[in-house]
Amino acid sequence: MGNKFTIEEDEVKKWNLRMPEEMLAAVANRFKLLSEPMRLKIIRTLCENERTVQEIVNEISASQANVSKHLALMHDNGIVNRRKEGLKCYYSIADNSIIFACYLTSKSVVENLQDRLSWLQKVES
Amino acid sequence: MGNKFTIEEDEVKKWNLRMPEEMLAAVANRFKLLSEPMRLKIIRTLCENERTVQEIVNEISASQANVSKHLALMHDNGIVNRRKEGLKCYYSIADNSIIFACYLTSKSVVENLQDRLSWLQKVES
DNA sequence: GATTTGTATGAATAAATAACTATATAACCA
DNA sequence: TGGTTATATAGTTATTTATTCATACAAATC
Repeated sequence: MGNKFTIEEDEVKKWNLRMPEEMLAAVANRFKLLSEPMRLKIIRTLCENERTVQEIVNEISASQANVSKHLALMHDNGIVNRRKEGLKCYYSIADNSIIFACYLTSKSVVENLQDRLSWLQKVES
Repeated sequence: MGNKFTIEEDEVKKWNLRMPEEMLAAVANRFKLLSEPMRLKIIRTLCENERTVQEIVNEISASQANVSKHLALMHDNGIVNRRKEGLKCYYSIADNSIIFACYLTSKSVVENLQDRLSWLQKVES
């Protein structure tokens, strides 16, 4: 961590478009990895620090097999790192931009929910 | 558009955690919406400007029914706006943070791919 | 070598959903 | 009214995948 991200409009517009088809699929795939609550839970624990599989299992109360599979998937796709030490296996976030994307999206979703809520309240009163 | 986004570490760490369960599901759901190449294609066209359904259909060469369903889904989830004008229906991006998230993620994915590629080239040579 | 501990993996099941075809709705026009 | 155009929606199918249970593997300890 330790960075500060600044996103400028110009850069965003450059993304904007004309990314080849395969790239789009890769981006979609990255989003898919972030689209499971269980995986977000895991990522959340890893944000704080690296963790062993068991530590994660304990923290989020899921089955070991399930956590292990999610971690394997995320590792295969380069969003977590793996470090073995004896029997234990430590996982960590591979890329800060993942956390930034989560933050950005969370914020947007929360704001969206708040808007809808206040709209509802207006309508009801 | 017109903004510049700066993400600071402190804020990110605040996200980091202790978001209630339902929120996590909402965030996951937002990511799920972004996890289909077809929807990213649609979003890409909308980045430039608002578009009618037909315009999108023509631009990305998909069926009208399919595009319409994706748009309906995105509208229901508040990531695109809808504006009716006679027969035509104009859609647009509802929230800039969506574009920022796409940009951030694309960049990260591309860099990841580049890393893997250069690693492969090193190994092969 | 045998056992224990931490992690990974295979098979099976259930649920979600993208895309298609066909049809419906709804606004405009003759 | 009837026809045309733009968009939406059912119903269906095929695919994907999260989860569970059981088991395998691998490293440490006895």
